Amino acid sequence: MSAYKSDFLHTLASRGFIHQVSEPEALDALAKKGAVTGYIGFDCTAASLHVGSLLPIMMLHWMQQTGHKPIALMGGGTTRVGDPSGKDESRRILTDEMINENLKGIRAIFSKFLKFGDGKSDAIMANNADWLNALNYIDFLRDVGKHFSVNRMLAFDSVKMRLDRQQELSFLEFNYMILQAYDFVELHKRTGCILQMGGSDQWGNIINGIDLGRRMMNAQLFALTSPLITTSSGAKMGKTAAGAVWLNADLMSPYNYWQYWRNTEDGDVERFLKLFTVLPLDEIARLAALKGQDINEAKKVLANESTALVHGRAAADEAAGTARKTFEDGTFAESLPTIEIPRAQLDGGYGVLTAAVAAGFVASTGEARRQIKGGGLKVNDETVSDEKMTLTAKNLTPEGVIKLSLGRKRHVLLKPV
RNA sequence: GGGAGAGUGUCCCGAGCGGCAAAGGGGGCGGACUGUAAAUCCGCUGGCUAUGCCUUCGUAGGUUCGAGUCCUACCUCUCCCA
Repeated sequence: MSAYKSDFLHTLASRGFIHQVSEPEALDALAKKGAVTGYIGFDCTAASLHVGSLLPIMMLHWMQQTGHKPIALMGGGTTRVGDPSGKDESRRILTDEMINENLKGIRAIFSKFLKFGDGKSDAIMANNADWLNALNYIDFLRDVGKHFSVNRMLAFDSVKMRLDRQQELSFLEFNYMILQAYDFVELHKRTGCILQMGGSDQWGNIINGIDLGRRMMNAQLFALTSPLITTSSGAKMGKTAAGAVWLNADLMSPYNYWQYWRNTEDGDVERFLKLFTVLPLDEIARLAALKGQDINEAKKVLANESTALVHGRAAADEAAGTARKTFEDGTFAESLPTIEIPRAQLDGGYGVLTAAVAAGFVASTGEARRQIKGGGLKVNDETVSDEKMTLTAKNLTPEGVIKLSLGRKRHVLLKPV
């Protein structure tokens, strides 16, 4: 399937991770000969990573699995500047406190995919704030800035797009690519890292780093980018009604995470199995051969495996069990997401509208009214027809809870306390 | 510095003779059909203690019974001239 001779590139290629590689033969030969050190940079713009970041994390994972040394670079310094690539508008500038807060949340994820330590192919976690924050402006201009041609920078897509559309590009953002290039060279100096990976939108930035490495140190560096992943119906990955699909359990429960993958479109199942699980390819081929209704089995495997990677096997099994009871057996699953309500509220009659808002189904009681009108809200699996309906102790199931549902997929248990 | 134009429902794009909670899309949510899929069809898509009340069209004033719409100033962006 792929012409690569090294385990590393062969694995990435056959699982669909590769969009572009600079000098593929040379990199392949190096990876065949010995351990290669490579890195990917991660933004600290949010408190958690979301599924969009899963792809680069998996690349680091495979890198380690095939005997190489991955570096997860936290953009503690570059996030202070903001990457203009692919953005129409300037990013909001984050405060340093926010960045550090975000960093904490993000770090936790990596240990689930990578083994960190001091061993030969143990992963390293770095933070570019360590070297960027200490830079001296004039020194930096003389040492690094002299290697950059503004004429050429203006030709880069990320810059050109802004200029063509007459959109503002601040000098701050204009410098982002220089800093990212410098990161690459700095990591090369510190760790012997020769490869930078990233999404396809990072190609230009990575190439800049390669050029800088050659000019400053006569080093041969490499770039590898992954394709932009969209669903087969064209939507960007990782968005749901509730917003982004977060990897941290406190922002998105394992159950909801499992559901996200369970609802994958048919056409995406094989691709996602390759990218987001570590199942062997022949097993994936078997699952991908399933047609029609049987493909649901493949979707469950996808949900199980990808949830197990992020939240652990136990959480994945529990989510699968909850889903099976709720959707297939039509029975009661006490493990559904639970919202606690004061018992006094229930005694006095708890309005369904308020309950729907409390459950997080809708943003306002007005919206709850509309959903009831459209037949979308259910109490204990019975469609609510009267928006004035109140929930009382009579609505409690034998298990002592009230099941509230919006649509066929969203279920919450209300539990009096 | 001079001249011309634009900013609309807090997701986006976009109509809007002085009576407007404001056309139409996209997206999203719900319903039907299915397989917890896609496609398709239908409904909904400012808030509330709701036959009424409150807040929305760049910002602040003004004219008017009544302003998204007219006038004035300001802010931001775009185009043309210097």
